[in-house]
Amino acid sequence: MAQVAVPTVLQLVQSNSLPALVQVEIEQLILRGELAIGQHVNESELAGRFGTSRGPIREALRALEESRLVRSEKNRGVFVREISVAEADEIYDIREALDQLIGQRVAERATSEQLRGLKAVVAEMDVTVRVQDVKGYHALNLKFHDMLVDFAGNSRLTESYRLLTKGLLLFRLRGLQDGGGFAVSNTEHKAVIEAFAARDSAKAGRLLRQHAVASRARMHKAAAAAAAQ
Amino acid sequence: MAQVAVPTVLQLVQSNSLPALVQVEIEQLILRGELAIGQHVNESELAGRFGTSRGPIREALRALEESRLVRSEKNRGVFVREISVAEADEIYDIREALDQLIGQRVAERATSEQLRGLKAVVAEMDVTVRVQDVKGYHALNLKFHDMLVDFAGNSRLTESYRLLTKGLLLFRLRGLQDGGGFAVSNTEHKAVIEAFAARDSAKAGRLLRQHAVASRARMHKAAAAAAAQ
DNA sequence: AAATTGATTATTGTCAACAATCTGCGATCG
DNA sequence: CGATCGCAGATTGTTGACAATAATCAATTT
Repeated sequence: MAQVAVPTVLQLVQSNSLPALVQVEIEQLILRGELAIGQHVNESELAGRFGTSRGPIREALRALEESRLVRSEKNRGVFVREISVAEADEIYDIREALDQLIGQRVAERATSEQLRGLKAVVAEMDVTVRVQDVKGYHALNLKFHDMLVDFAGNSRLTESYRLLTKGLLLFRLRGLQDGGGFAVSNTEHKAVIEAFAARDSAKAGRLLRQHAVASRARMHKAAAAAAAQ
Repeated sequence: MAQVAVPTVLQLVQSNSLPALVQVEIEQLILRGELAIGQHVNESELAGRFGTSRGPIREALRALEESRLVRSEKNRGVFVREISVAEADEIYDIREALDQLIGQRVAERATSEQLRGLKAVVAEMDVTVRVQDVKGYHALNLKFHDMLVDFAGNSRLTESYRLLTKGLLLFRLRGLQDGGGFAVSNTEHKAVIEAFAARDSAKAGRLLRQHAVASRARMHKAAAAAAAQ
């Protein structure tokens, strides 16, 4: 579907160095929540877990720091970053602009096969909505937007967008986020896809930006609800 | 003017670890061109130059790799990245979107003092145009856009924008870039500032995006000229 | 003469040890 | 009784050494 050549394990260890491998591993640990938000990351422990020395771990952590997934305090170590509502808002500001760009480009460039792929994912999401599977919806939603930015055909854009998205996952209230209106969210997806099918670049851009705006509003709503109780 | 608290050297070494210091140092080396584009970066040599061991150097390089200033090949080392016209185009795609956002935000948020600062820089640039000081113009232009994104008041945006800008500096033809129309470029700056003064957010956004579009066109022109001879 | 092989050298990848710093806790003192 | 000081223990910061890999170049072979 996303037709990326998936390399074998052999190629992986041959072309990527240990720090690079460890980096994605730690990133997964953070994104899966096994390393809790704000938690102190112990170098020796990770080294033990991955069967390496601390050197590669430190290199990986430095890379993760650059991508803002962890922060580092001198002589105290690195901590999993937590982002505030304010910073999430900053990210959404950027994301809205990028989503508009993504919408335009996908409308211009996406193949009909790619559009079918998008429709399929939206259909899957419809199922999760029906059975109230929030977690499943969330995963598919991530995949949907990942495919979108991929189909926009700008690798640097993909990189920037994924970086921002990861940052958003560090938001304290993840999981709760789409608590309310994920049915309406998927409706928005369908509208965007219609614009893609019509090759209406301006409209697709407008709609995808609007979707980001709505997503931000849903985040605010969830944050307010969490702050209330 | 940019009213950032400039930390003393003492604070710097106390709060930042060696890898962090080395990182900005190497970044300067690259951005100043002392490490040529595409050149192989020798770890031992850098370690010697900075009077450290290779450990901190490697950590710094890993961070620079994450910010795409260098690329790394296993068992061959890291190289200063060079970007193609195609990738510069990708970056400009994003930059146009972000510049629009920046223009809007500055029109909404900038203080009159900040606007005066912008005008002052543009006036300085006018001088460099008169005396045909391309290098001086380039430096001031960088400063101008740096101030702009700063005044937009979104730290994450600042970060993303600077990252992209640095990437553009890796373009092969830097130096030649504004060879032709930097007089018209500064005219565009003035128009944007007028929109700021009028607090016309939409117009400021449109103009700053347009400025980025024009800048991209100038890059293409320079690239074509360089390819011709 | 061109290509291939093999040894030499330089460079990177990884590690384990040492030094510096911080943290937590108990003892001491006001 | 509260605060401060100082001492382990743990953790990070940095280093130098060793192993693995790639680049270089001369010798050999076809």
